[in-house]
Order: sequence, then C-alpha cells, then structure tokens
Amino acid sequence: MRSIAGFYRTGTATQGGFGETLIDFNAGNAFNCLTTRTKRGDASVAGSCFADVLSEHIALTENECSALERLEERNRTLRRGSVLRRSNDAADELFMLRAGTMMTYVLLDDGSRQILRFHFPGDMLGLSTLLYEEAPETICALTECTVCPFEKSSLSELIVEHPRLASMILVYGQIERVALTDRLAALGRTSAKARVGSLLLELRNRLRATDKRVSDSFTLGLTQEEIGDATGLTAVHVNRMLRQLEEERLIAREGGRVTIVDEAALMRATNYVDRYCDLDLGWLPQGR
Amino acid sequence: MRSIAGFYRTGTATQGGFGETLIDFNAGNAFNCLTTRTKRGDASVAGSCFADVLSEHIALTENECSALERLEERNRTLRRGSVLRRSNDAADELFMLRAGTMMTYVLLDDGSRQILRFHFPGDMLGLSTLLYEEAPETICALTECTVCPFEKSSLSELIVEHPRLASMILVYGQIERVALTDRLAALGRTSAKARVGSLLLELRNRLRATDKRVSDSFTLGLTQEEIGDATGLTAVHVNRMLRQLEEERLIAREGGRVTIVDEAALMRATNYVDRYCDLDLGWLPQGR
DNA sequence: CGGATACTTGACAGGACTCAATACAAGTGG
DNA sequence: CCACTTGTATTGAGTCCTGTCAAGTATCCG
Repeated sequence: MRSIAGFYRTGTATQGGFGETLIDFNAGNAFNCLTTRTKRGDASVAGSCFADVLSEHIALTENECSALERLEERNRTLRRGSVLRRSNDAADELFMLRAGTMMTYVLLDDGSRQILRFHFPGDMLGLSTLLYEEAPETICALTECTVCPFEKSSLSELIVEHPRLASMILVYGQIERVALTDRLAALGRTSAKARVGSLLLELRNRLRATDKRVSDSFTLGLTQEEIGDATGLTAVHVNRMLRQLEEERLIAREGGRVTIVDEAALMRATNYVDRYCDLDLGWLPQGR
Repeated sequence: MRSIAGFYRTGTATQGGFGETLIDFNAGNAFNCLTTRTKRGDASVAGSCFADVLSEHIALTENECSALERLEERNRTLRRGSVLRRSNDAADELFMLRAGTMMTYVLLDDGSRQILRFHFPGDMLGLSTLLYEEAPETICALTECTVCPFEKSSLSELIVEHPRLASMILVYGQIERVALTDRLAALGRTSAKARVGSLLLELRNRLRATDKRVSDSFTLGLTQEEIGDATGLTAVHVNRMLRQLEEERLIAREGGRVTIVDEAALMRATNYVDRYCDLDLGWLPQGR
C-alpha cells in the first residue's frame, strides 16, 4: 500500500543519483557553488538571458535591457545534483537560470517525490518564494548550471520602473500555471503511456527553444526514476511505457538519446499542447 | 482501458448535472446571464471584492481602491451550471468573481473532465486568457454567481498606474500556482483517500475565507462526480473514500453537509497546506 | 406521482505498483 | 588492467488499488 503514514519507498536506490544531497539535510550545499560577479564587457556572460527570451516576443527598450541585466549581475555555478534551495529553507532570493537544466520537486512525508517542473535557460526560479518565508519546493540542478541570484527588492523595483516587464513576468507566471494545469489533467485523466509521451514532447520543445539545433532527437538527461517522479509513476512502469512507445514506433531510443519518430501520432495520443506558442501580447503596456 | 482514442465515458450520466450546457456547444450561454451596471452609491453592490481580499493583507490607498472598483463596474449574473467561457472560445475579457462559487475545467478528447480549480468571491478569473487568443479552460458556475467582466486593457492600465496592485496580482497568481503544485503532488503521489480528504480541507478553508461563520461544517455543493473530476478519481471510488473517511471518524456527513471531525488527523493523512496563510509581503512597493 | 439526477453497493477486471533478479555502464582503487 | 562498487535499465511474477459495469436506493422538483 502506498501508505500515507508508512514509507512508500525505502532503501538506498530510492533517492536516485543525488542521494547525498537529497537525504543529508545538513550537507552544506552552499559550498557546492561559486558566486562570482559578472565582468562588465564580458559579452559571453553579460547581457540577460531573460531578455533574450523576452526578445522573442517583444522589442525591449534599452532601459528595459539594462534593468534586466542588473538582475543577473551575480553568477553562481552549480554542480549536477546540487540543491539550490531546499523546501522549508528561508526564502530570501530569487534566481534567473542562465545555463543548464534544473527541476523543482516536493518530497512528501512518506518519502515519495513529485517533480513539479523542469527549468531551462531564461526561466525565473523561485517566484513562489516571493510569498512565503519558507520555500515550498526544492530546486535542484539536473546538469551543471549557472544561476543569477537577486533580491526580492530588486524585483519590486523592476515592477515599479518597468510595467511592461512586470506584465511579462505575470505572463510567464501564467504560462507556467497553464502548463501545470495541463500536467494536472494528464495525471488525473490520462494513461501512463500518454503521460510519459507528453513529457517527452514537452522536454523536446523546451530544449529546442534553447538550442535551435534540437529537432526530433535529443538527449533526455533524466533517469527513468525522474521521469516517473514527474509523471506520477514508478521507474519500472516508466520503463515499460517507453518500451511500448518504442514498439509502436512513436519514439526510438539509443543510449541516452530519444528520437520522436511519429510526432503527429504522439501528439494525438497525448493531448500535448505547447503553451509557449501563440501568445497574444497586444494588450501589453508601453515599454519605458 | 482508459483509451486515448476511445470514449472514457459514455451515456447521459456522463456530463453531470449540467448536461445541456456542457454538451450543447451551440447553446447561447450568453443569454443565461444579465449584464448590468453597478449603481453608484449602492453600497451592497459597489466597492470591489478583490479590494476586500487584498485588505486582509495590506492597507489600500484611496486611489488603489477606486482603481479596483473600476474593474468591477459591470456586473453579470450566472445561473447555476451555466458556462462563463468555454475552452477555445475567443478570450477577450477577464472576470472578477463577486459572489458564488465557480470552477474551471478541461475536457479531454476522450470525453473525460479534469477540474482544475474552484473559485470563490474575490478571485480573478481567466488570467490565463491574457496570453492566449483562445481560452485554454472552461469556466463554469457551480452556484448562482455574480461576475464582473473587464478588458485586458484595463488590467494593463492598472499595472502601469499601480505597481503595488500589479504585485498583488502576481502574488495571487503565484498562490494559485503553488496550490496547483500541491494538487499535482496529490494526484501523482498520494492515495485516493488522501486526495479526497485534502480537497475537503481546501474547500472548507476557502469557504471560511469568504464566510467567517463556516467552521468545521459546511455544505459541499459538489456532486461526487465533480469531486472525482477534481481528484482524478471516478464518482464510485469517491463514494467509497468518503465512506472510509467517515468510518475512520475523520469526517461526518448528513444531507449535503460535511463536517470535519478530526482536523488534525485529516491534515496528517493528507499533507494539506493552506497556501493562503502566512504570506510575506514585506517586499511590496509603496501603494500610490 | 413520474422522471431525472445523485448516491450507494457489489462483483469483477485491469492497470500500475511491489518485489526481486539480472544486465549494463561508469567510476574507483589496488 | 581487473575486481569492486554504485547507479541505472530491463524483465518477470504476483498483488492490490482503482476503474468498470450494473443494479438498486434516495432525493429532488415540476
């Protein structure tokens, strides 16, 4: 029984590849990272990756760009598997993800994990910690990452000075919200196969947004246990679903790479919708 | 099999109590509602229920209050069961819920329904339609309701003129987002009993926020089918879970009323967290 | 009172979980 | 270079939670 009071999972394999950082709440993960200051004029590090994302939709003013750059002045690198902020940690900072992929998850008190969201460059992390003194979620690096921490007060200033950027932050919050409702519907009302399939589609699309070279084939970068924790399944069952998708020629696998073979069929089978598409931003206020 | 292509549910009982408004896509639901203009000086209708909600956390300025009132100038009443906006409708307006309870849901193409969220007075509805030309979700009245429609452009002006209100809209969006992640974790990683229990707790808490007289006992106002569509279960299994909760003396039922008998135990059993509590709003900009 | 909707209960089936064993890959240390 | 360890993937067998189907009861309302 997946008991509420008991332990849903036990043993060492439970916590996946990041055992020590997930389990050991005393581990000083702050020491897994380096904080540096972006050198002015260093083109490869300067600029703002959030600005890059926004530029896909609107033409930013110079003032807006420099305001966004100010949010990303500090840089911190994270090793694969290290935890940026743990659930119930004091939540004083927000982050902009500059490079790498991350995830947020919660651990329930029976030890099971639900992965809530995967993050890609240009994502703002920890917006929810604006509201709560303690972080509701754990944020963790799936690959080597660079993040830019900034203060709540900086965001507050940005909202006052730049209503259009405030609106875009609202917009990205809503995209996330709608993407979450899609996943809610998937967990509540679709089969295991459809859940796994739609996760693959989402990962492909989000990777492609970062790296235009990604087409149908991409390196997953997730263990089957992680896929399971994102889709509400067990690793064993994820394995079987991947096999089925492969047998039905919807996807192909080799090594760590997944290829989406029949995208149309996969989308039909999963109800997947790309929520980053077709935004209507005509109502935005003027940029300053 | 809960087939992707097939029909998960068939028959007349499928669509719940609101059959005609859910099924008949040609029904002119616009005619189910009356739009009126709030009379100036009519204290019972004037004011802003969103302002009331915000006042619990911050002291609004006069300018802020009147700006919020402007969003709620128009009133529209909805009959129980009528649809305010259907998924894929053109999404031109937003709404403030003034009175009654509503829900948003999506229908998957196998006919199954996932209820995403329940709404109570003071909630802003349809924020997601800011972004998309077509509404991603259906919004439907669970009881007789009053909503106030307003334009995207009005929201845009509000963001420019009132940074603190913009921040609060962002905050409420984030509360919803976190509440959704809680439900995601519930669907992905908790038992049917825990899901039903946490839904009861959430409904109680949200009802209590509107009506202080609500304590442990409240009228549910949902069918078991609706509870199922919110928790990812079937109506039959919801029934069994309610019975079990009752047998374990966590809740009691009579007529349409539910009483939370052992709140502490129920909270332990469900991991429920009230996300409307303990907000940290010290970072907010000054009100204008 | 009749019809519709909602609730309840039982029997059964099946999808997903659990447990367990094996295979495979990568890294470590001697 | 090879044992050894650790983490991940794969596969099979058995169990159980939840869905399906069906029938009966309760409730509401015109």
